[in-house]
Amino acid sequence: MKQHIADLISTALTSLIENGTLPADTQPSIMVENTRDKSHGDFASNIALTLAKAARSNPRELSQKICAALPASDNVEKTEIAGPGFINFFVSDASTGNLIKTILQANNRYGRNNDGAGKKVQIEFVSANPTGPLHIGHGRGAAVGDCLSRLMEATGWDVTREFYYNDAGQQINNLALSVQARCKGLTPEDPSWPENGYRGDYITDLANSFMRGDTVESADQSFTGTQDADDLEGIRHFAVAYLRHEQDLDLKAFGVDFDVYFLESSLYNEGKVEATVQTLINNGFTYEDGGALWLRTTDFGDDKDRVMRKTDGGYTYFVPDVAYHMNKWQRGFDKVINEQGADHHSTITRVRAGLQALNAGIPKGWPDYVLHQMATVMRGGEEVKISKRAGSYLTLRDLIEEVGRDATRFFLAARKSDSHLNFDIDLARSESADNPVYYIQYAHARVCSIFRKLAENKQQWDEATGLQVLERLELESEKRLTIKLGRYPEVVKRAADVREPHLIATYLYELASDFHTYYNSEKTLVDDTDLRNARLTLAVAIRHVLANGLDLLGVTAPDQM
RNA sequence: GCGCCCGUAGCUCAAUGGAUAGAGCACUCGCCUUCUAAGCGAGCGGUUGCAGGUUCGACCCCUGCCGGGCGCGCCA
Repeated sequence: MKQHIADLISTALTSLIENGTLPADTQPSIMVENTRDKSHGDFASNIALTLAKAARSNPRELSQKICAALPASDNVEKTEIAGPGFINFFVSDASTGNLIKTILQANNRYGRNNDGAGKKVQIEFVSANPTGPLHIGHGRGAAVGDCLSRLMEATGWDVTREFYYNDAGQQINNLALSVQARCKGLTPEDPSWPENGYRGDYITDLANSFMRGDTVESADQSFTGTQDADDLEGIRHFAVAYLRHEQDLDLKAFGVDFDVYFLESSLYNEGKVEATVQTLINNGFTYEDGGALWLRTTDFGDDKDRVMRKTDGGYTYFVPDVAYHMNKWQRGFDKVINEQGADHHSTITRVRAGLQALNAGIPKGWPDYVLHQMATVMRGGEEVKISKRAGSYLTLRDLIEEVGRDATRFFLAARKSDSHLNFDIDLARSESADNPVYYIQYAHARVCSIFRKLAENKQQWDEATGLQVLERLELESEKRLTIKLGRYPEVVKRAADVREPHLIATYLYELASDFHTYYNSEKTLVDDTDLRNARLTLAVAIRHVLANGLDLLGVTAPDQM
């Protein structure tokens, strides 16, 4: 509808250019907006405001000329000029019917588009290291990353969801030493407990499992405990597999799947880290200082140079990071998006600098990043502090069990990701009815309920019949609801374009609210057969949009509640 | 000190550069012999942190302050 109106305006402008009202070199960018106030019609354009100067006319006069030149359309009932020179469009009843027909025909594809044209996008998210179970921060990453993935799929992209994790390095040593200490019966109070050891209860569970000789399987590996407390290498492998398995359970409970699990260790094993270092040296961006090898990342906008190889000969984490992203580049994705916590934002400059220094033809701003800010968990009016080392822990699975998967996903994805998030666990749990996700799901269930009642009444509805009588939707509320449904595709497009999944949640809440209001004021199952069928058809369209939108959020659309 | 993010109603949050800044919670008051009251309606509540600037028009863009979070390691 928006596009249709823009086309009408475009035609009008062309004729105004021909008759000399507008200069021949006019380059209009036509914007059609949704109105907030229904007295402003259904859609509005500011075109006259932007062209008034070029036309040497005042905006209201120009608006009148544009309106006079607009071609006739079945979908537009009338136009009005308002305020400083807005052109307000009032859509016709016929356009309402046309839109509902479109939605029913598109069904679960309504709202999707093909902007991505089948191109490949890789989205990396969560990427938690296997040193403990997932917490709410990972949960936010999982919710945002997965919704973003769904949005990209809905807009025609071929999406690869990827999880990268560090299965080598110092913190894995700490993990292995902590488990080994537990295997030997030590406690954190013991003088010989490893420095920087992990104290959480899950370490004890892990140690017991290892000593029992359990076999653990995760999405990408499997390992059996050797029951030998002196086998540090075995403990290391077992611990990684065990915690990856735990994370798999967390993600499964959350309804998030990955296509690829990428191990940092594979970069070492396949010589990718060495090769990256060699290329950087060959390209002349490195130097030795104080026994370490440095990369001149300041050549690429970093505020200080970075150590690549430490005096002890080991590489800093950032080298495999660069090697990993080089690998992504070589895999030929059209677009790469990294979703990660804002506490790692400083890696962005570094990784991009390293990639530039490889002289591989990688664009400067590559790859894209979507950051999410911290999430604070509140319980009993106080912040729940999370610390792996201290052992105070609230896992993502705890949250899901307490609050429910749908509510947790919705809550974590429904807020703009670059704002801090307050997750009030008491509110989400004890007053779950206040949670917006139930409000939206209830709207969906209500539509289903109407159809159950229809069957009870031994009445029928079918799509073909319904589509014949849509002109019976004469109420203003029905027209406004339909226009809201018509906005859905543009919301999906925008959410994908600007990578803000929360826009879907906001839209769905508004739609649910409009529907609840309508439901309370107008009865659907009226005696008048045609009117009943028309309203049922509208209800089906609403159900489609609610279900499609909830699906993008990874939230279920229940038939009854 | 430097970098990134945030600052909107008592609280939690919305708002493609558009017209009178919106919801929920809380508080006050109404609506269930009628399709699920997990709902609806009405009221209360604002100098969008402050000051400039750009624009026909700014919560939104620019500059400078103030306040908060995060990051500034030869940890990841």
